[in-house]
Amino acid sequence: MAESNDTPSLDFIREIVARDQASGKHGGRVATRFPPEPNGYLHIGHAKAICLNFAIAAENEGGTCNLRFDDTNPAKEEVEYVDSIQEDVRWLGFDWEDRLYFASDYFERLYEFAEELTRKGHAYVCSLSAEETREYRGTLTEPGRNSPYRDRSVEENLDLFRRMRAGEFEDGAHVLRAKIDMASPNVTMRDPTIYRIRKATHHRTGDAWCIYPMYDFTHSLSDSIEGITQSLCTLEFEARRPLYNWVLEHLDVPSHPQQIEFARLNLSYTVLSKRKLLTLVNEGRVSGWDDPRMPTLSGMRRRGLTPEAIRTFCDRIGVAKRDSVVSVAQLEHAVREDLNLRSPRVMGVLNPLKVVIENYPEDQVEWLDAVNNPEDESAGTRKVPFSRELYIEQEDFREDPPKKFFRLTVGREVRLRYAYLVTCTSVIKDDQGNVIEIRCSYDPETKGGTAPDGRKVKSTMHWVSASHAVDAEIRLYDRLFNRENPNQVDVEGHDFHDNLNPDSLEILTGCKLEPSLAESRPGQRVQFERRGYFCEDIKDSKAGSLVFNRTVPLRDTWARIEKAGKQHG
RNA sequence: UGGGGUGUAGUCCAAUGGUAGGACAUGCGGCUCUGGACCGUAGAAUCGGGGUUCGAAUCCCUGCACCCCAGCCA
Repeated sequence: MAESNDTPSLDFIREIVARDQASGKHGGRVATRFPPEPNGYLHIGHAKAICLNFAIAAENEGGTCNLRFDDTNPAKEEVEYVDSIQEDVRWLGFDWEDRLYFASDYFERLYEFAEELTRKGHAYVCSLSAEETREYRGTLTEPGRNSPYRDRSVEENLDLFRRMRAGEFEDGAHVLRAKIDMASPNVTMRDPTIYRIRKATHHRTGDAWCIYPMYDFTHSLSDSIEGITQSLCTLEFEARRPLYNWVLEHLDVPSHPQQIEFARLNLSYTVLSKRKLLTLVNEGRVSGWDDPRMPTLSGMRRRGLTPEAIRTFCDRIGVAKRDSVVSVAQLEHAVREDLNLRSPRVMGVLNPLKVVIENYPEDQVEWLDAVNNPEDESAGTRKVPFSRELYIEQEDFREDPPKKFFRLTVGREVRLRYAYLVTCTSVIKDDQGNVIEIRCSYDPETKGGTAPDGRKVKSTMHWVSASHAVDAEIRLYDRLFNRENPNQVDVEGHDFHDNLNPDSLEILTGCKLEPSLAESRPGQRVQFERRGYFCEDIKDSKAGSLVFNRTVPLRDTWARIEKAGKQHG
């Protein structure tokens, strides 16, 4: 897959893989996996893990990457999520071929492993309540105490465990625990629970089971069963690596993968936690998991980001072990870079201001040539209609132009893109003094946009012929949170909700688009010249009532100048 | 005060004892029928203190800061 020429050096994980390949540690194989829990939608943080795992497999001869659902908690998992996850991974551009796995497919084998562990005296059934278990576990600084059930005989453990499986006990009555060390300074090694009773219907196995294996037990064995060579996960699992290895060392397993941890992605001005994203969805702060403001892959897809841009972004941010927060500007850059090369240009006026070209014949219409993509000659040209009444952008006219404002003002000549040089002659205002229409004259000698006498204008503006315009709704998105780190709060009792940006969505109606957009279809990406990249909404847009989402605005030098001017007086 | 990790420009990532480099962001300039794109250019960093070495971001000692772990979640 996408090799990064930007970073010729290997990240620490690829270095390990290369070393293992050189030493033949895993018999020359490279097998990775992406192991999501189907309890939420995938987000950009998952994209980092997906790109990493699939890319490492692809970079190595014969390498494979599995998609495995870690579905061991029926209470939180749903088929809606397993479907969306597959759709998102595919959309991102990766193919797990026939290697779609579910931890739940291993339940029988996992159960047998658990019996094996019990038979070997490495696991026991503990009948402490959850609260008692916590008390016995000790604290970070004090060792735990052995459970009074720790020394049950193998026979009793086996009998109890089988009866747990048979459904003889209620939730919480017993658990199966690994017998390790209650005094370990690493609390995860203090006889961790590996099976619990949960009389719940599982989205795949239904009611076949009432006991479910815990993460550490399931994950290590699933990796082993699948012959994974490097098991990549995020930093918070680092302290569990001894347990991962312990499980594999105490059982007769097919292989012993190496767990390697890397830093999860954090992105500025958003949250990447399924739990937090779920609350935004459930509380109606956003329209759903695929709200274009969400950092989910489905949200980004709907907003118009491309999988290529996301992959490029993931390549560029690299992989390391230190906690970091990547600037969202980095993502936006990758998106603009990709969209710049591929998006057809089109003219659309977001906030229309009526213009009448007074010396242009009443009923005349000229169809002018417009370039579809200056970055791609093969994209060709199209015709746009020009007529006496037009719309331009409100912000492109100023009655009292500030310094460095090059656009239209009374008495100034500018170019209407692909059309003519026009000069503003007067303005019409309403009772409140707002400019509601401007009057211009055009120079018929400048058709196409160039003056025969060679005179220059400082500005070129986009426009749309009023009588030909197609109406549309345009949704402008801004950052979801107004703090770089939404989890940072100054006020006692506040949380990330209090950092939500109330202006993250602005809906514009009555926008005027050039008539070629009537042919647009949901999902179509375009650049509205001088405004940004937009994507026709895949849910709400219909022929006749178009809806476009702004993916990302164009870099706006003027906005920057103006802002700087205001700051410095 | 237990254990495990991590400290390099504003941000992300390199440099594996030998000129601290790239990308994003920012400033300036050029070009332009998008104030876009593109081109050029500038400023900007090794957590602190010791030590080893001809030479330290890298090795050693010490201190500091930050992150993770006490679910019958993953």
